[in-house]
Amino acid sequence: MPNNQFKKSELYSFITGKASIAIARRLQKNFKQAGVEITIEQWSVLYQLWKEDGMSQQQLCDATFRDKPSITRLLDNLERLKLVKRVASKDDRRINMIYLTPEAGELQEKSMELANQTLNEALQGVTNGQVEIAKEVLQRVYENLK
Amino acid sequence: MPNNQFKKSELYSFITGKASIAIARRLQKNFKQAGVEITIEQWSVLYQLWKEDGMSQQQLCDATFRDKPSITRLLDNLERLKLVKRVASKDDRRINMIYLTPEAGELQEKSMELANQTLNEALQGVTNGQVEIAKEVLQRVYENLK
DNA sequence: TTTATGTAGTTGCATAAACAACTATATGCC
DNA sequence: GGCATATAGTTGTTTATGCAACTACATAAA
Repeated sequence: MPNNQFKKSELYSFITGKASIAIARRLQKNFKQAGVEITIEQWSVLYQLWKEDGMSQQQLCDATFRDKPSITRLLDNLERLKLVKRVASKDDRRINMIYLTPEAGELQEKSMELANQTLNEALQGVTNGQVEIAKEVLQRVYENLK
Repeated sequence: MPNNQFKKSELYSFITGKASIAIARRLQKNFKQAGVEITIEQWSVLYQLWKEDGMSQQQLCDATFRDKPSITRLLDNLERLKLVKRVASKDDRRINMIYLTPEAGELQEKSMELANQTLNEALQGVTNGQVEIAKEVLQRVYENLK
């Protein structure tokens, strides 16, 4: 029997990622309550651009673990919200460089604070040591499957 | 500073649930390769009904951590695929009891095997002890936020 | 220079999720 | 019984995902 064979009763929660879904919903709710009017998917793109402005769409695909059509459409929506701008690269005309607008900058501090707060809500009663191991496991799972 | 304050660099992966997404995609891919022609969301409903046939839609909502419209539409699709049937309850006419069809039964063994296989792929190189702790953390997160 | 091949991004289509508003039925209280 | 309230399920609308097919541009080899 393989090392990590799951008992049936334990399988469902792991596969469906209930914890991640719960975190996502809570973050969205916290955004809404605080008047941050973006989706968490849009936020995940902004988050990458706050780390490094001017990424290409393909770089955003890799960074956010989304496919190209998903990024195309998230950027369509973010452009309509005037939070990012597509700028055609001069070096390589296939590439769009994505830049944050000043309006996006106004969202950074508040949304990052809400994200941290949400994680603290999520991790009430969990020790730092447990969190470290959980992160290692999830990272390993991601590496195994990506 | 709160006990589990996240460093920024660690925040993203946890919030976006990259590991869960990776598992979901791999399971869907494994289904497809094996000729199991359902979505993982549909599978998650069948999974609950294999544990207990004849649940109400509300019970399926609770069991799968989805809202009512999501279950309504998943069941619409599952009915079109002839995998489940809605049966109005005689006791309470608001309630639909959901029953598996024989066609659904044919999917059970194969799909459960693929789910277990997928988890084993995901957890390569992770010890049982680490998995136990990760499960505890994720369960706690779920309990904190649900 | 032409041709083949690869890469970046978009579009079409089907499925699913989140939220609000809605219908129908049940329950509890006067 | 009649009314208020709660519960079960559906529908509409917007956003996002997954996959395949497509266009445009770049690169490298003949």
